[in-house]
Amino acid sequence: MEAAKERSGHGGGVNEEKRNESSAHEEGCKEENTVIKVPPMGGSLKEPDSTSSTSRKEQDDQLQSARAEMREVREENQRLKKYLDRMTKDYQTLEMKFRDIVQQEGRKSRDTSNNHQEIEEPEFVSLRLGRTLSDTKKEEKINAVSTQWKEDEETKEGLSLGLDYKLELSKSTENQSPVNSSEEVKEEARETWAPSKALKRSGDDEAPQQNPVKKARVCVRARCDTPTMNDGCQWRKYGQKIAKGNPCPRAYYRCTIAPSCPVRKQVQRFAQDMTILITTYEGTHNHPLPMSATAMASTTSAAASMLLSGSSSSSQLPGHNSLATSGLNYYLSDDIKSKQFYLPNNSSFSSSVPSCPTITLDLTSAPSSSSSTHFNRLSSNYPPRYSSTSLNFSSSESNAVSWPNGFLSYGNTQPYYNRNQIGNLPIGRQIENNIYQSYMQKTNPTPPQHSQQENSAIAAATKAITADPSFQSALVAALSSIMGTGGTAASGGALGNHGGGDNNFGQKSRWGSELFQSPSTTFPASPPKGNGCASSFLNETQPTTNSQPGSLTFLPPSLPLSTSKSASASPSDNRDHTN
DNA sequence: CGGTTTTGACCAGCGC
DNA sequence: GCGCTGGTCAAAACCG
Repeated sequence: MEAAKERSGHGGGVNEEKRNESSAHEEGCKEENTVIKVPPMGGSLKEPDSTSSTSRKEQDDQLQSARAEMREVREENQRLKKYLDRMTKDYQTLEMKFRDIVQQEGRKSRDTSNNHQEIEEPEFVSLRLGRTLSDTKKEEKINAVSTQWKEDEETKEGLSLGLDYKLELSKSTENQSPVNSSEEVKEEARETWAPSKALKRSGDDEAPQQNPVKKARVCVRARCDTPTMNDGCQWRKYGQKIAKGNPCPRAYYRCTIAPSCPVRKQVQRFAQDMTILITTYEGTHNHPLPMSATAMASTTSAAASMLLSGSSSSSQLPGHNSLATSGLNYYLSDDIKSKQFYLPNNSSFSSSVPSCPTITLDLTSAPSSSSSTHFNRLSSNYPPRYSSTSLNFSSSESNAVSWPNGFLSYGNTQPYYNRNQIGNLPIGRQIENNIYQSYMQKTNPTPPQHSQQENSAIAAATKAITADPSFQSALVAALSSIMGTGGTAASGGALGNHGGGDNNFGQKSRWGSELFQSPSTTFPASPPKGNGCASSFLNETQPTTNSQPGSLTFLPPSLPLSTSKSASASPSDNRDHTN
C-alpha cells in the first residue's frame, strides 16, 4: 500500500509535467484513478514547458504502471476482504460448535444429576445447590465439568450461553487442577473459614488451619448510595485499605455478634460505577443470627453452598443449570485474576480476593426479566476448578432499592415502578423510601402519589410470588441446602443462616407478609440515622408476570439499612436492633 | 463507659 | 532479597 502511495505520488509528479501540455492524459487518469490525478499544483505552475520534449511513451508507461499498481491494490483489498469474511465465518462456525458442545454437556449433566427434579418439577427452580448429590457425585461432577471446560476453554474463551448463563474462565488457570478443585470443594463443604494470617496470629485455632487457603466467599454487588449495605449482622470495622486500581478504599469488617465469629466482610465501591457497592462475605457464622440477618445470610449461604457443593461449577455447565433455566444468572469467574465479574472493564474490585472460590450475587443487573443481558459477557474462562462464581439472580434491581428507613424491599416493585428511573434519579431513593414507609406504616402523612398503588401492587406481587410454586421450591431448595451445609453444622449455616430448614421455609413464606405487614417487629428498626442501602436481592421478574416461568424472586425479610454516619452503618443498626 | 471508627504500622504472600 | 500489595492489628479518637 505504501508503495502504491509512493508510486502514485510519483506519478502525480509526472503528471505535473504533462499537465500543461496535454490535459487529455489527465482526463484519462481521472477515469482510471483519482489518486494519480492529484498532483501538487504548485509544481506544475512552476514548471516551464521545457518538458515538451518528453515523449508520450514515457507518459503512457507511467500511467499504465500506475494503473497496474492500482489494480494490484484493489486486488489486495479484495483479498483482504475475502480473508476477513472467511475469518468471520470461521469464527461463527466455531462459536456454533462450541455452543453445541456446551449445550450438549449441559443436557448430559442435567439428565444425570437432576433427572428427577426436572421430571417432578420442571418449572421449579433448583437451588439445591448440589446437596442432593453425594459428595462423591459432586466431586465427580465437578471433575468432569472442570475437565470438560478445561478442554473447551482451551480453545475458546468468552463463553456466552443461553439462559443468561455465563462463564468466566480464569485467564490464568495455572495449576488449578480438577482434582484440587474437588478437594477444595470438600474442604469448603466443611465450611471452615480459613483464618489466614489474622487468625493464625491471634492464635485462633478453632478454625481449622488445615484449610488455610481456600474459603468460600460470597460477593454481593448492589447499587447503594450508602457506605455499606446493611445485611442485618453486626459488623465492626477493623481496617481500611486503598486497594490498587480502585480509588475507593476497601473497608474490612468483622462480625461482632459473637466474639469468635470468623465471618468477615469487605466493602468496596466499584471503581467503574461508584454507585455499585461490592460486599464480599467470607466465612461462616458460628452463632445464631438475628432475623434481619438471615435474609442476606441465607442468600449468601445459598450461594456459597452452591459454590461449595460444586453444583455451581457443575451446573455451570452451560445452560443446564436449573438456575440458569430459572432465570438466574450466575457467573463463574476467577476473581483472582480475571477480576472481572461481569463488567468487561472490571478491574477494580476483587483484585484483593485471594485464590478462593467466590460466588457473586449481582444485584445491579438491569430489570430485564430475562436477566442482565447488559452486562457481562464474561471474557475469561472457567477455571478448571471452580474459582469464583458469580451468581446473578437476575435481580431486577438494577438499582438496589435502598430504604433509608432501614428496611429493604425485597418485593419486586419494578413492574409497577420504574425502578431504573428511580434508581438513577437522585430522588428515586426518597420516593421509594416514602412509598415503603407508606405501606409500612400505613400512616404516612405524605405518601407519594403512587404509594398506595404500589402498596397494593407490591402486596399482590408478594402474594403471587410467595404462592408461586417455583418460588417456594426455589426457597425450599435454597434453604434446604443452606440448612444442610451450614445448618447441619451446629456452627451455623454458611455465612450465617441460623434458622431451621422447615422453619425457614415457613419463614420464607412469611417474608413477604412480614415485609409488608409488620416488618418493624421482625427487623431491626431502621436506624434513625439511617440511610442505608438495601440490597434488594434476588429479585427477578415476577412469576405472576410469567415472563420468566422459572424466574426466581426472593422476598426475604427486609434488611436493615446501614445507618451510621460513617461507612459501616450495619453495626449501629444492629445494635439498635439487638439492644 | 463501652463499643466503634480511624489510621498508621506491621506482617505475610507474591512477583521480579 | 527487595518492593509491592493485601490483610490485620492496635492505639487513639470518637460517639451515644
